[in-house]
Amino acid sequence: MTEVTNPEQPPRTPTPRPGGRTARVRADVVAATLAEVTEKGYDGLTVEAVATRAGVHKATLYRRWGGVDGLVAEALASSADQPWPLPDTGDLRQDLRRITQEVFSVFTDPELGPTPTALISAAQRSDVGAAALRAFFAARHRQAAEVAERAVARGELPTGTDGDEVVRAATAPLYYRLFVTGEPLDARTAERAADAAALAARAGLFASPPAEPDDRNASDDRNDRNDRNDGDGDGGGGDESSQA
Amino acid sequence: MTEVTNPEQPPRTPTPRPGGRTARVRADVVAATLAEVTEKGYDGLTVEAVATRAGVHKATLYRRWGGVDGLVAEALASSADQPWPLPDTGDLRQDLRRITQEVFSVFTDPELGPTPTALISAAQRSDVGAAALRAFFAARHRQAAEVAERAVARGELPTGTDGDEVVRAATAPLYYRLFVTGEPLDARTAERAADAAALAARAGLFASPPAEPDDRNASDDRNDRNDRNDGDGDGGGGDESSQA
DNA sequence: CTCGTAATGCGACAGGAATCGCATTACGAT
DNA sequence: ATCGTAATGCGATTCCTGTCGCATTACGAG
Repeated sequence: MTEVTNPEQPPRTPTPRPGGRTARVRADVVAATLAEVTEKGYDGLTVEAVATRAGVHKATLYRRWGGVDGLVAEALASSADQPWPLPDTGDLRQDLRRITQEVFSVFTDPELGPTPTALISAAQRSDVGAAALRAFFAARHRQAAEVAERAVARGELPTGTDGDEVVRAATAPLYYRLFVTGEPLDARTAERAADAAALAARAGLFASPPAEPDDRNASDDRNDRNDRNDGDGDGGGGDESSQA
Repeated sequence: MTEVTNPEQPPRTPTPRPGGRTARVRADVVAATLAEVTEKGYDGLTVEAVATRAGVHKATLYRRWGGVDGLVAEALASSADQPWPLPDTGDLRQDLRRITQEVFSVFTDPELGPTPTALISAAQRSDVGAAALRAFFAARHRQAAEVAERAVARGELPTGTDGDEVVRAATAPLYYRLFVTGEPLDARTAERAADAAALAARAGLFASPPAEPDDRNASDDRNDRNDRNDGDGDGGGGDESSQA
């Protein structure tokens, strides 16, 4: 979709003008978008309201961002830069607890929570927003994976452990409640999730498959009622039947 | 908002008429909503399109369901009835694997997937949809929790284990990818999630707090060794922070 | 400082979504 | 079979979102 730079010939936008005004407009719009999405929620997010608040004509917003989708994506991209505090306690479980605790704190804080909550919810709606979300979480994962990598370096986790996956396992239950089921989130859940992830990581569940072409694909054996315990701790059961 | 029964006077809806036509209209509308949301996605979901497809006037839809939100909630509520196949292999890990495998299969199936995917995404947007979503997942959790309860009965899990929480732990990573980060989902992730949940459940991480006979393994090393970095607002202990 | 033009401001217009009052249908009880 | 009324059909109307053409501003090069 997005036409990007041609490595051969730098496309050279006719006369790029990243001028001061453009930058100012962008900053104002991002701030206005965040404020609006926080107040009104994503349902009440209107291009015109953002334009009015930012002191910019709505046509400009439509031209540059295409609509609400682009505004949200832009705001999300801007938010992706700010790094979270990364714990380093020397213990994986503790680090993961800090991370999940941080997620819990931010999203449940009546002051800070609504903004990222509304932002993520809004981003899920459109394609551009979804792309921005993927980039956002990819950055988060990559950043937070360091706690797992340090654990590997300490010998706390087996070599080849997928740090991103450890982080995902720890935080998924929180986001699951926040953005899927809509269930309330409590500190206990945050701890449990971290502990469970640490446990699984120590057990080697997130270690990359060395080279085990063990092909027992779990296709459809849901009828047979007992094939209990197919070899414990195999961990590498499935193949990558990656479908979009 | 909805004025409900007055305890004194039996409310007696003037003359309830759950007649044949009303039911037919409802069924048609639900079917049309599912078809529309599958084809057009949520963004392209229009009351008029649903009305046209269902052969019902749009004013009727606005009156009975209030808008797109209500349509989605209705469709979701209808979908909540159909039970998923519940495995019973005699082994918790296997059961959980079947469940996550089922989730994976349904949502990645190019035929079946789009409908529930679009439905859940759509439901996240409005309040009524969110309420329907909570009910939907509550039903799912309650149903699937049986695999954990059977594991408790078998002595495979400690008494007092929260079955819903086990199910959440197993499925959260899948929904996290599907509906939060937007990352692709593969069979391996499904297995890992199930295995990790089973591991954590066996370790007693999901046992209810009231009577915790002994949870040493879960909290023995909670004393943080050396937290450099942030000023530890939390205290790694975490146990003292009672669940809300 | 002067000039070319990208970027924005501005207002009008189109297009669809949501609402309202009234006529018509058909459910359900007598 | 008949009747009262809930439920639906129907069209007009209002409101708002998104788009377009043109005038104006101000960035950046000379």
